[in-house]
Amino acid sequence: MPRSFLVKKHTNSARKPNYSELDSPTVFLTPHIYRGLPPPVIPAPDTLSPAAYSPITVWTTSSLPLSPLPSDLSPIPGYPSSLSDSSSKDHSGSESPRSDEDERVPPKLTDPRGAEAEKFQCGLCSKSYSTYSGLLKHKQLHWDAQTRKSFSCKYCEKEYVSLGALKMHIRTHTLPCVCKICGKAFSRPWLLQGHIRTHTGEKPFSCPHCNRAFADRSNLRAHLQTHSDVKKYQCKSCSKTFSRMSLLHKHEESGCCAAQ
DNA sequence: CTGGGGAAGGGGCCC
DNA sequence: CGGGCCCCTTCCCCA
Repeated sequence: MPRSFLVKKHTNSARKPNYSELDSPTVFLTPHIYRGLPPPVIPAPDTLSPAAYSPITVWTTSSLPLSPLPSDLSPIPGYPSSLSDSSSKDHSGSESPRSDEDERVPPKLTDPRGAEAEKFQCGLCSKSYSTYSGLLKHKQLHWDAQTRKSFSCKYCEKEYVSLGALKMHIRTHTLPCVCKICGKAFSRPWLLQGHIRTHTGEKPFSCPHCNRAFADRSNLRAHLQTHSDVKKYQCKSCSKTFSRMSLLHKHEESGCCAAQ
């Protein structure tokens, strides 16, 4: 259940996807690496214009604000890489035992084992350095690397690079947001909000094409695909297109044509 | 069986 | 740092 693919949108512009680049009504093949993010093909980006989108505020609970849909909407051409914590990219190559440091190395920092040793080797990765200070610097990198990912969840095996991310994750275990109506618990307030709509029946997101309303923005987005002539998700093998990735997956798993 | 809707989970980004 | 929101994804169920 790897929601491993949480993409980022690039954006400086008010977090809105750049649809202007999506004018070509072409269907793209969806390489595996793009799994969840097939190239953008949604036509008429204006389908979700605020005007077409009618908030039917019916909150029974205090006030559960719902921001209007963005005026443009489309698949995001952003891809992974985000998962790999931007960790050490510079560490490996940092072994430049430059000698300009040699002279600054105090005698007692030179090889602890004796003067005959010409190299200083890291016990962790076996990299060698000509100076002890170089080795120390290198070892610091190991420390950095270790401490950087030291935020681990006590409920599961997950680790995070920041405390904030960890706390967010921990909520998925503690589920602090409880529905007063049915008692169901959620990790985040907005998840609870969405859930409450299932009780209130509120559907603030309406389709500009058929006026069908949805309680969830993402569901509207998926629904819009059904109006589209060009489906976003295409089978690599038979080129058949689907409105949802899950349908494509089903298709592929069911054997499709050849490959797979 | 397929397509679509409903509901929910979760990481990332912005404020 | 935390809250709010964004977006994507997945699972389940039904027509």
